[in-house]
Amino acid sequence: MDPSPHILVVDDEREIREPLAKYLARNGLRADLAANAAEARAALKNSAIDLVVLDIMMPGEDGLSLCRHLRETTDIPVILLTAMADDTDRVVGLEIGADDYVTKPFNPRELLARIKAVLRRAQSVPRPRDDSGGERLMFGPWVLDTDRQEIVGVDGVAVPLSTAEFRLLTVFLRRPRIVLSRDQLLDLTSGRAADVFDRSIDNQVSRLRRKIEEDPKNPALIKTVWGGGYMFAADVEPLT
Amino acid sequence: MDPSPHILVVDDEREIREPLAKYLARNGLRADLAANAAEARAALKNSAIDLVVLDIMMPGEDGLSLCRHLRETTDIPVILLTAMADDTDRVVGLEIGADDYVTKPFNPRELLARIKAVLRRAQSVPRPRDDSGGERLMFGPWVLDTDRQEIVGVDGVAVPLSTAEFRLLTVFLRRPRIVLSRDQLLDLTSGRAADVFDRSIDNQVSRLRRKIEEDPKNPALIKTVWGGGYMFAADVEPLT
DNA sequence: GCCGTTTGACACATTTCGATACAATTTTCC
DNA sequence: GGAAAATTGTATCGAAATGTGTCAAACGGC
Repeated sequence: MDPSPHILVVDDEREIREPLAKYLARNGLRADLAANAAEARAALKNSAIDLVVLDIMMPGEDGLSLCRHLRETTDIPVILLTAMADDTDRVVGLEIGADDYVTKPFNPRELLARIKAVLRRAQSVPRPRDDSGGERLMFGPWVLDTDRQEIVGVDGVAVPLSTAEFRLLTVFLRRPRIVLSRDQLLDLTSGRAADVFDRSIDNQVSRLRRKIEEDPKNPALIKTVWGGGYMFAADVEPLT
Repeated sequence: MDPSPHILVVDDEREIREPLAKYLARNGLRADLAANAAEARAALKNSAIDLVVLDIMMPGEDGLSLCRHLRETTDIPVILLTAMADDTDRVVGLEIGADDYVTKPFNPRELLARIKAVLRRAQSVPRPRDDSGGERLMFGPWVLDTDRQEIVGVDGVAVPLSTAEFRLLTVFLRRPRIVLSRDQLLDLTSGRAADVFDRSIDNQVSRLRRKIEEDPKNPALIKTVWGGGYMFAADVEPLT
């Protein structure tokens, strides 16, 4: 929770929207307001929203519809507000991919706790940073220069990476020591869904290994997990 | 969700515990049962649990206490069951770090949806292990290098391990001098449930013995427990 | 010691992976 | 705008890893 998280509250009733925003602000969160789905979409475009609190029942575009849209196009977590304890709504909401829901009338303290819980979970997964400044990640005998899209060895030799190689390496470096399936890798690198017989990731891994491994036949950095995927098996340290 | 996820249901009331387990099993999940916190801790040690459904109110150790313990020592997601819609309980649970909660009496379909939602989140991108850095475990005449997935003998010779061999050895080294059944081994290594006539573990043990035992015919490290399973019969020491 | 069960060892089938070649696509350069 | 080059996806083959089946040996109860 580096800079205070940015919450977007979407509800058509001002009597709910505004006191809630104030309560959140008093507790260390930034709150943006939207009275309908259109306003919400605008706010999402113009601000770096970390989480959306979304009323299901709204005039115009439905909350569920907006939630579905969010889930399809972004990773931003969503907490649904539902008017009543209606099982159907709740189940549908969860199945659509909402991260949580709260029934009205709600206890603000509980909503805050849920927001924090969801943020904690969402943050443990490092979000792609729009941080435009160049970053430098050290791993094994290399330093990845994200600005120049190349790796520099301890001896100062720079090896350029293609875009696919660069993306794949970045994905690995942000999630070291974790087994990533081909599905996940494909999703994280190109946003694509895996085809049935998709070997493109294998190929990219192979190409990347040829560039970063000392002995590509016995890889030390990118390990194969038989039947599971690949894992980056070294420490990664950001350079100031 | 390759191997069906493994859910641990912890509740002191059999009338809740067992029907729930059956319902989960009917819907493609494996369910383990525990009637109290002690049983739960045992199950967590001996099975690869993916998620815990935990009653708050239990005789003996409290559900909240167990939840806190889980959050401190593992990443296993927790869904709390609370007897009534008591705001305090819910907030405390979420603040402790539960991933969700459901109030009794609950709708099984809703609980299932929540379980799937939490699993989906937990799986979408696994969290980095906080225990970063390769670990080195010494046993018998070998040192296991978890970074390189290989064992190094006293003479400095390195023997590479396959994925399955590495996982099996790791499972043994983390539970030395304990008899592990084939079921448990299969679960802990591949998350799979044992088939009726499953000899894959026997085979893996055999292969592993050929690599680590001085005399594979008279194994000194991995002992066979007739009718019970296998046991790792040597001391294991972590190397700095 | 006899007999049913369990385990070890081996051979074999199946799945998964690495490497290479080649086609399709995008980018670069003029 | 178009050709050449680089990049990326697809197909294929062989190798490696793993699971399954079989048989003989080991084990324990009786």
